[in-house]
Formats: sequence, C-alpha cells, structure tokens
Amino acid sequence: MDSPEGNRIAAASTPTSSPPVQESPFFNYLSNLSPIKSVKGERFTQRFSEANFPPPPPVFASPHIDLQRETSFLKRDEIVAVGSDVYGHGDTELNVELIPCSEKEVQSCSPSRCVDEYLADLVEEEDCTNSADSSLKIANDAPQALQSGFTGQKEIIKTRNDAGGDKNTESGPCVRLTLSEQAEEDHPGNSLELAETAGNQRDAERLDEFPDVISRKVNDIVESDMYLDPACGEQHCEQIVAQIAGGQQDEWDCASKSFSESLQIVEAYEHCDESLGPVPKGSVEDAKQHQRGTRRHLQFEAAVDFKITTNGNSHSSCNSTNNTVNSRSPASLTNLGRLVSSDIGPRGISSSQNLVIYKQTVTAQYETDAEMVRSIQSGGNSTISAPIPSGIGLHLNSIGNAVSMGSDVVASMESAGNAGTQEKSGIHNLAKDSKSGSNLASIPREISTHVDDDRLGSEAVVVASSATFQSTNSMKPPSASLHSKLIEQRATPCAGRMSASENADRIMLLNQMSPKKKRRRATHPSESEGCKHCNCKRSKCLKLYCECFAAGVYCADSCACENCFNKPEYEDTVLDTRQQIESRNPLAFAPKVVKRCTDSPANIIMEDGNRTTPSSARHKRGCNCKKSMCLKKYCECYQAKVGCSEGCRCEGCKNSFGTKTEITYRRAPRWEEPSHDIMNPGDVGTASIDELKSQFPLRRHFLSPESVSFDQESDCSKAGRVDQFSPIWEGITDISDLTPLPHPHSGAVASSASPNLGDFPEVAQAKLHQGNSHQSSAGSLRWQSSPISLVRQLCGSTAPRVLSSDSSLYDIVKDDDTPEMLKGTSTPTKAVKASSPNQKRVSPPHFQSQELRSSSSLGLRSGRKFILQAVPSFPPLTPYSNSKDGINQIRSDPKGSSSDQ
DNA sequence: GAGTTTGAAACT
DNA sequence: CAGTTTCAAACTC
Repeated sequence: MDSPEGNRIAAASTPTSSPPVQESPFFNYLSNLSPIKSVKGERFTQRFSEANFPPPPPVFASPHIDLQRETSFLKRDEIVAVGSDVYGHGDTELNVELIPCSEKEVQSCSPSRCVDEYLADLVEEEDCTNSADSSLKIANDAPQALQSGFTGQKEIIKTRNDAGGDKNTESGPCVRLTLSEQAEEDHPGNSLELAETAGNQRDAERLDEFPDVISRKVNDIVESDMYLDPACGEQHCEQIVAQIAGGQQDEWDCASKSFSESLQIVEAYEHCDESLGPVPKGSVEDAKQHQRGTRRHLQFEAAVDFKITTNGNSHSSCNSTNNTVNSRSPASLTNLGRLVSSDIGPRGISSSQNLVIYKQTVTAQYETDAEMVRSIQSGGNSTISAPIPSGIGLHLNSIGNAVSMGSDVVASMESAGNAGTQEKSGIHNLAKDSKSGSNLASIPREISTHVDDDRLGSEAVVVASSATFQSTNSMKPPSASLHSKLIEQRATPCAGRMSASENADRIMLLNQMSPKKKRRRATHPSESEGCKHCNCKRSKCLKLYCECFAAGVYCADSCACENCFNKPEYEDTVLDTRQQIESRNPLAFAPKVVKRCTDSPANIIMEDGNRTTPSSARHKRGCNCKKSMCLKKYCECYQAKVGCSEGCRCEGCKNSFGTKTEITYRRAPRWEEPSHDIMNPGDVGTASIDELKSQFPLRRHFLSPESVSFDQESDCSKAGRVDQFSPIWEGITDISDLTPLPHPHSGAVASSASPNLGDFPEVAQAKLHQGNSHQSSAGSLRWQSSPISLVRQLCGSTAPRVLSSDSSLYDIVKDDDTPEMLKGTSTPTKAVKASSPNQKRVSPPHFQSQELRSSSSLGLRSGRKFILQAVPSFPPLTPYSNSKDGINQIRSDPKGSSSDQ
C-alpha cells in the first residue's frame, strides 16, 4: 500500500503536479521506489493503493468501479495535484462529502468503462477476442496518451494536475473517497491486485519515461495479436496495459492515490485481466473476471453495441478486425494508440472523451448512437463507452451484476442512477479531466454549464452518461419519493454498495433532479428510445404494468412513477421480480411485437397492401381488444403498428395495419411450410403455426448476428418461409423500433439486452468475426442484446451467463418461443405456457425443444440451435436462476414444465 | 389537469 | 383455465 501510494505520489510529484507531495516523506519514499513515474502507471497503482487503503466491504461491483474509474481518472488529475494530501483518508472522505458531484461524474464516466469492461469480460469468457477487446479498450485509454506522446501523457498529467489542483480540493478528494470506498467494497481483492499492479505501475513509470516504447508495445500487441488472436493478445495486452497503466497511474495516481483511482485501476485490471488475463492478479482476479464477465455480459449488450458502433464509427482502421474487435481493440494503430492512452492515461484522454461524450449526449442527448460514437471517437475512445452503461443500467445490467456480483451490477446501476445526480459533478470532473487531458476541457465545461443551467441538463447529462437512453432511466431523477427511496436504499444493502458520499451525492442529485418529470413518454428522444416514462403509482414499477420494467429498462428521472423500485439501486429486487415474472411467463419480457420480414411472404400476406407498414411484424400474443376495434392504442397491435394476427382474440378487429382474419389466412399457409421445415410437428403442437413460424424465423436471424441486428429482411429472405414471425428477429427489430433502445448505444439499455449484444458482437465478431456487427450497435436495445447472446451461443461461445441476466436474451428467446424451448429445451410446455399468455401462442417451443437440445451442442440448425444455446446462457447470468438450470427451472416451475417432462 | 375508458397484467 | 381484480396507459373533456 504504502509503496504504491508513495509511488503514486512520487510519480505525481515528479511529473508536475503535487509539489507538496514531493516535499512529503512519502514523496521521497516514492521517488526512491520509482524514479520514473509515468502517469500511465499511476492509475493502477493508485487504484490499488486506494483499494488497499480502505478495505471496505466488497459490496460494490463493477458499476461503481466503472464510474469510479472514470472519476478516478478525473480525480487523478485532481489527485495528482492533491498529491500526498489525498492519502489522508480523512481528507479524502471529507472531500467526498464536499464534492459529491465528482462521484456523479465518475459514475457517468464509469459506465462507459464498465461497458468496456463488460465487453472485455464477456469477451474473455466468451472468447479471447473479448479479452483482446478489453485490452484494446484499456489500450485505447492509455494509447492516446502514448500515441500522442509521452509528452502528451505527461502534459495531460500536468494539465490534470493543474486542473486537478483546482479540482482536487473540490471534487477530487470526494471522488476519491467514493471511489476508493466503492472499490474497496466492490473489490476487496482487487486492492491486492491493484497493489500488484502498482508494482507494475512502477515499472510503468519507467515506461512513462519511455512512452514510445509503451506505445510501440501497445501497437505491436494490438497489431500482432490483439485483434487477430484475442487470447494471445489478451496476455500481451494485459501486460502492456498493466505496464502502461502502471506507468500512467504512477504519474497520475501517485499524486492522487485516490481510492477511486484504485477502483479504476481495479477496473482496468479487470478489463485487462478479463480480456488479457490478470498478470499480477491471481485467482481473485479470475473470480472477479468471472463475475464481471457475467455482469458485463449483461451490460455487454449495450456496451458492446455501443462499442461496436463507436469503434466502427470511430475507427475505420479498427474496423478491419471486427466490430467486436474494435470494440475491444479499436485499434487500429491509431485507435490502439488511443486506447492505450486512454487506459494508461485514461483520465486525460478518457476523461476528455467522456467529456466529449457527455457534451454530445447532453447537447444532443438523444442523438443517435453514431453521434455518440463520433463524440467518443473525437474525444478519445472506448472510455466514452461509459454512456453505454447507462443503457446497461437496464435490468439486464442489473441482472448481470446480480449474477456476477450483484454489487457490481448494482454499482453500475447505481452509478447510472447516480449519474443522473452525479451528472453535474461528473461533468465537472470531466471538465477537469478534459482540462488536464485535452482541449476537451472546454467541452466539459460546456456540459457542466448546460447541466447547471438546466436540470434537463442533468437529465441530458444522465442520458449522456448513460449514453444509452436506459441509462437515463436509471438516472432518472427520482421524485421526492425517489429521493427518500434512494436514501432508504442507501440504508439498504444496496446502499452499502455505494459509498456514503455517493449516496449523498445521489440524494443531492435526486433532489436537484426534478422529481416528476412527466408523464408521457418520449418527451425526450432518449426517452422514446429507452425510457418509457412510466407513471406507475402502485406497481412500484416492478410489474409488467410498468412499461419501463416491461421493457427491461430502469425507470428514469423522466418517469413519473411513485415508489419506484425499478432502479439500479434496487437491482436485486428488480431482478428477483423479473425472475418471478419470467417464471410465470418466460416471454413476459420478450418484445410484444415481432417484426416480420417485409419481404417474407407472411408480410406480404399480412398486408393488404394497406397499412401493413410493418406488415412484417405482428404481436406475439395478439391483442384482446373488445371495444377499441384495434383502432386505438389500447390495442397493442395497433400501438405497435402491426396488423392483428391469428393470435389476436380481438373482436371487431379493424386494425388498420391488418386485421387478424386477413393475416391468418395469408400467413397460415405459408407458415405451415416453414414451420415444418424448422420445427417438429409435435413441438409445434400447441403453438399455432403462425406462432411457430414467427419463432423460428427469429432463430434464424440469430444465427447471423448481422442479420439479427439489421437484416431482418435478409433473415426473412433466408428464413423465407419462416419469416413471418421470427419472433426473435421481430423482437429485435421491434425492439429497436418499439423499445427505446433503438439506439445502438442504448444497447446499454437494453441493458439487459445490451450485455448480450455486447457478447454477441464480440462472439460473433470474434468467432464469426464478421466483423462488424454493428448490428450489435444497432441492437443496442436490450432485446437486441438477447439476440446477440443467441448469436454468441450459436457461435459456440458461452452465452449463458449473459442471458442469465436474462431479461434481454431471455426475453428475446421467449419472444421467439424458442427461448423457452432453449431454456426448457427440455420443457417446451413451459415455453408454451409462458409464451401463451393469451393461451394462444405459446407452444412453439416444444417442437424445437428436441432439436434444440440436440442442436444445442451444435449450433445450429438455423435458429433453433442458437436459441437453445442462448437459452442456457441466460440462466447462468441470472443470479437467481442459475444459468441454464435457473431458466429452465423458472420456466418449468411456473409453467409446469413437468407437462412435457 | 382530472376523470374516464380500455385492455393488459396479475390474481384467485 | 376462466373469471375477476388491479393497474397504468390511452383517451376524453
């Protein structure tokens, strides 16, 4: 501990900042320890040191960490300036109290990283590529500085120090405290790792002196293996990252030593470890990685998507490998450099990026993901991904967290939630960072100003922080009740996760936030995307009555709900509830409307040519309208802009998008054929042909990740027969359309899905390597994520964990019905029950169950296999239901899987 | 903005 | 499985 701190301090002092530190004995000691301190290394070291300092409860999980990371980055600058002072725990605490805002910023920032981490983790689990990505990410963080030049890093550090000097007194310390606390809580073990890394950091410091060397290494790694061979690249990346990070951290963190940094470092390690494999860390890291992996899987979806989009957008060069790769290692050389810089000297660069992101998000809150990506690109790198987490804030995220750590997820969730509150602080931090880091400083300021100016700004910030719209949800400024809730939460175990400072910050933020924003959805574009702006009064937003909850998204500030528990803070509750609901109806969270391939015959059929705009889509269960004649939004079909189908039990249907009679006629014949192809008649049994058809098509879609995300049509064309309903597919498209998630980033949102997506893209990319799986980006939605997960599974990668988060993937699967099959591969009945809320549709899963089961090993027979794979994946993720088993159990239990079995 | 209508979700 | 209740969105005024 001491040594690291000392190193940090020394580094900080050496570089520029923290003259006081130099004077301090610590400084001397540190200087002795590490003559050369690179900013890069500092981070990690500091983090570690921080972790070491307070060994609080390991409650927190990645989310906080992520936030912290970013914050730590920001803080680093500050910390650097603060230097030795930071070490004083009491000081840090005080600071924290003083400046809760920083935490917010941190959180906001963290999300991106979290996303990255998640991605990395997921990747690791799934594939080496993931690790590579993570490494890349890390690299991205650091590389920028490296590429820019050591000078650049140093400059950044200096700037940070300078800025930090200003900031340190204010937010820096506070942030540190929170971060450190969280880090400690979340990663007690990490502290050790951090300590180890700190040693590396020292080495890294040397690297600082030789930034060129580092940059070269990074580039080499990236070029050589990172992209191509994730596995190989992972280790290298890890090492490199560790070195770089260590060096940077030394410089950066030495001064700061903030706990937050330690957290960040931990995260970085995690990333590195996950992706690359923890160099210094031991089994602990592995365990963490696993957990994180699960978590990340959840968040992954969003993160991955986000990353993918970002990477793809940001880095044409990086694109070469794959989107997934890019996400991980955006890294074309330049990208790598960026990444490295970000990782190594994340604060500077990352902060800048984050700032940029925030700005964009704030200004263009809802601007497309592409914008986000751009901003990220412009800003820097993956770190920007932070916003994604917000999206991740979705239940899916929570799920992932729950699975992995629960705490981590919660932390992320909280962070997301906090982000809202923290927005300002986060912004400030960002601004600070930006100052230190780059030109971006002005940007952050702008953001902060925006935020300050408007509460909306806070919201926007939240959104931005979340990057995903969902994030906004999580962030949603709770009403007064919410504030109270938050407070309560703090008191609650979840609160334990969060540092007191964070809680306070949250509270403050919440207070700041307008409690009720609105009722109707979509006041903000982001809302439309992710947040549904529910207005629940009695359901606590823990029932399907709540649109947000049903969509797998955390309620946002914009929501006018009361006694809302659909918040990151209550991840556990949300997850539990979700599981319960899913147990009752596996498809409960599946998209209600599945798009059909427009091209597909079904679509054609559906439409009379009139309104079938989405002709291809249909409602999973079908509506049950009695009085609205399916001409009002009361009708889910109409609301989804899809024609009624056989599954509908509506009376007097006049759905302008297609009446069920028409649809049924047309569809039935066509579907039958496809259904036969795909399914076993027996399986189909209960399910209507249409249903089955719809389900299968989706599966197919899943097969090709790309198709999943975007190629509905292609899929349809492929599925052709099936197309009508490939629920999955539809779900995806629908989700994008219907759900708020549409934005790629939102993938985060879809938190639930996002993680999956992340996984998926990675997997797909890595394995399939398709390279781009922007789809995932496109699929930012949670649901998409699920498809992604499916894809992953298909790829053979592990999907399960992600799914466990279940919500997204699980839902998707459900939608398809295939999931049920998959889940219950053994228990189609379950699927049926679950799927058939209306009683009409659900059975489909049965038919495939056999195939799926058999195919599960494979991959695929088209979609089915994928589905099966995907199904299992879900269970693992969800803490409650153990991956496969859990899902199966859930499904079977509620639905009496016994029927089949 | 308040009240009513509607249909899904939840419950029995 | 069916019926009822609860709930929140959609709608109307």
